[in-house]
This record gives sequence, structure tokens and C-alpha cells, in this order.
Amino acid sequence: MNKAQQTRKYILETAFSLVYENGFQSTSIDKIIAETNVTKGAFYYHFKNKEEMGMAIINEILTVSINENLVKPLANHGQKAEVIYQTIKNFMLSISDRQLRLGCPTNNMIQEMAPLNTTFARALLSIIENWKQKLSEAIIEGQKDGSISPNQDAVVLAAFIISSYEGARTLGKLYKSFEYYNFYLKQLKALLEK
Amino acid sequence: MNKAQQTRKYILETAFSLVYENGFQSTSIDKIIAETNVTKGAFYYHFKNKEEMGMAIINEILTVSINENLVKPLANHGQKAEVIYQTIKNFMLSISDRQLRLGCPTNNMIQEMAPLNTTFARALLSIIENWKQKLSEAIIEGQKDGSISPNQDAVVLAAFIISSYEGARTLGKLYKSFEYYNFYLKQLKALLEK
DNA sequence: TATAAAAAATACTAAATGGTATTTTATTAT
DNA sequence: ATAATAAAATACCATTTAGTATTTTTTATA
Repeated sequence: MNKAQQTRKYILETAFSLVYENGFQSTSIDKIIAETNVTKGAFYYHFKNKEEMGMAIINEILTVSINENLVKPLANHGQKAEVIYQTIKNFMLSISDRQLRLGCPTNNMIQEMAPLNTTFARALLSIIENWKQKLSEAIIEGQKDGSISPNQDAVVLAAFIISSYEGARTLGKLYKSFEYYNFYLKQLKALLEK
Repeated sequence: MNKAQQTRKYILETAFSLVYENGFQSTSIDKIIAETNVTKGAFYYHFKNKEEMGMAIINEILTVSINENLVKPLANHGQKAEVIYQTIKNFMLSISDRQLRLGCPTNNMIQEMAPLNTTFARALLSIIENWKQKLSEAIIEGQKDGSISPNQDAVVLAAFIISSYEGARTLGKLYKSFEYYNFYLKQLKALLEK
């Protein structure tokens, strides 16, 4: 990674952190350059405009995070009900106090930007869509290996697991308490055992 | 209601609508006065500052909406499992296309403002706390009348119902589809039948 | 109808906004 | 070393921001 790539990465990660704290619209370029001590010229050298920077956050940070943490581990071997449960549990247990306070960054971006920017919305949707797809497939495997009840529609269940995950992170954020993560995990387990 | 009260109400409702569309931080006073055709003097006559206006939205609009739609109907007579289910179902069926697209306004405010403003956070938390409390009580009644399994902790179940409700509204918003509301209602029914 | 008070209108500020144009400094290939 | 190019710095722009100060209009009351 050369100097320019490093600078770009540094700007992007700082920008992500500010967006995570304050929202996309409320994170000004001026705040980003103040925080990075990079100049505005440098910023605009690496990003065409604020929107492209937002897209880079979605494509290079949010997408990667969901995939690495919540999608890839679904491929692990074992009873699929257990694999699914452990995937989500492991990730939720790794969440820091800051991440608790600020919630799921993908969820935040959806909440704020999906109704305002169709480009953002499409990219965010495909993150969730991919997760839902992979989770559905894992559920179907679980139904085959007998660890998940065949009565449930895999897609419906996958969508519910995802939506209630996002909901749990919202309540955790509001109450600043990991308690709601545990409530969620408890219900998730029940959901997968049926 | 006298003239001044009407003006205040008109400003507040317009402001709420703009905040619902664009978020709190991105809704400027200038946008509000442009939309209302009320002058800045009039705005600042009725609201001390932007934050107080935000608090008025929370206390006079969000709180009322949740209470009227999702809390009060819990007092209806009948098998409590059914009353709870019908309360949420009725409300979700009444959600318009615009409300689908923009999601739950209380959820939006939590997502955006809870980490940034403790006054907002407290007021928003008490909305959810009250809902959770009343829902817990209804669940306990349901456990007494035999319509809800006594194995579940009422508070845990209430928290999960609320968090997954918010999650469902998030997915509905992202996909612009009522489908995810139905998925949620289906799971809710199962949850209450156990 | 005159007066006081409430409500609203107008004009303004200082700071911040996203973005651009221009200049300067580093880096690389010849 | 020099020329070409990449990267970053600087200065600036038009517009928008939340909020204030002042003036005008409307309303209620004596």
C-alpha cells in the first residue's frame, strides 16, 4: 500500500468514525479534515465529493464488516442451528461499549440515508440482501440436517432474525445496556430450536 | 385553542414532518419557516431554540403516537395474547406508504439523537420504557388467563417484541415493502402462542 | 377608543457549510 | 539532475446555519 492509498484509507476510517458518531449528513468535510489534519485539497484528491466518500464507507467498511462477522462464519461446519446461533452470539459478545452506545453502523446508515439517497439505499440493501440470502441457505441446511424445524419458511425466518437483530442493537443503544443483546440471543436460540 | 396555540401546533407538526423526512440535525429552522410560511420571529416566539422544539416533538408527538396506538389498546378486553397481537397488527396495517418509506419516527429519533443528546435520550427512553412496562403487564395477564406460556419472562418477551418491531420497521423502510411487517406479525403470533 | 401586551415580521449576525481554483511540495521515471 | 506527475496545501467562494435585535402588527382589555 503506497502513501496515497494509506492517506485515503486513513481519511476513510476517520470519516467513518465521525459518521458513526454523528450521522452522515452532520459530518462535514471540515470536521473530517480537522480530525485527520489532512487538507481539503487532499480530501478532494481522494474523493470526488461527499457522496462518493459515503459510498466508499458503505462499500469498503460496512459491507466488509457484515460479511466478515456475520456472513462468512455461517459456512463453518457443524449442526447449522448451532452454527447460526454461534455466529451471531460471537459477534454480539465482541461488541465494545462504544459500539453498544452507537449501535449498528449499517442500521444507522439505513435509518438516516435510505429514504434520502437511492444510491446509498441500493448499496445498503444489497448488504442486507446478501446476508439474508446466505442466512436463508444456512437455515435450509439446518432443516436438512434436522437441527431446524422444517415448518418454518427459511426466508421469513432469516428476515426475522436480521430485523430483530437490528432492533436489539437499537434497544441496546437506547438503554446503553448489553441486556437486550442477551434477550435477543435467548429468543434467537428458541427460534432456532423449534 | 387560540391563534397562538394554533400557530405553535402548526409549526410543530410541520417541523415534525420535516424531521421525519430528513432527520433532526438536517432539518434547519430556515427549512421549517420556509415550509410553514411563518417567520423566524414567530418560530422563536414559540420555541426557545431548536432543541426545545425537538423536545416538543418527542413529548407532544412521538410519545402520544406510541401511547395511543400501541399502549392504550393493550387495555382492551379479551384473551391477552390476542389483544397484544391485534394491537400491533392493527397499527401496522394502518401504516401508510409514506410511513413505510420513512420508518418509525421514534426509532429514527433514537438512532440519530440518543448518542448525541442526553435530554433527548432520556425522553425517548421513557417512551420505550413505558411501552415495555405496559406490554409486560399485558403479558403477565396473558400468562394468568392461560393465553401465553408461563415459561417466558414477561420483561424479556416484551423487550423482544418491541425491539423486533423496530427492526421490522427498519427492514420495511429499506426494502420499501410491507412484506417484512407480515413476517414480523407471523413470528409475533408464534411467539405469543407458545 | 386608547393602551398594554402578545404575536409576528423583518433585518441582521457570525460561524459553518460543501465545493472549487490555484499554488506548492513530494515522488517517480528518464 | 531534470522533467513529469502525483499528492497535498492554501485560499477562496456562494450559500446555509442557528440565533438575536428591532420593529411592526394584532389582540385583548380598561
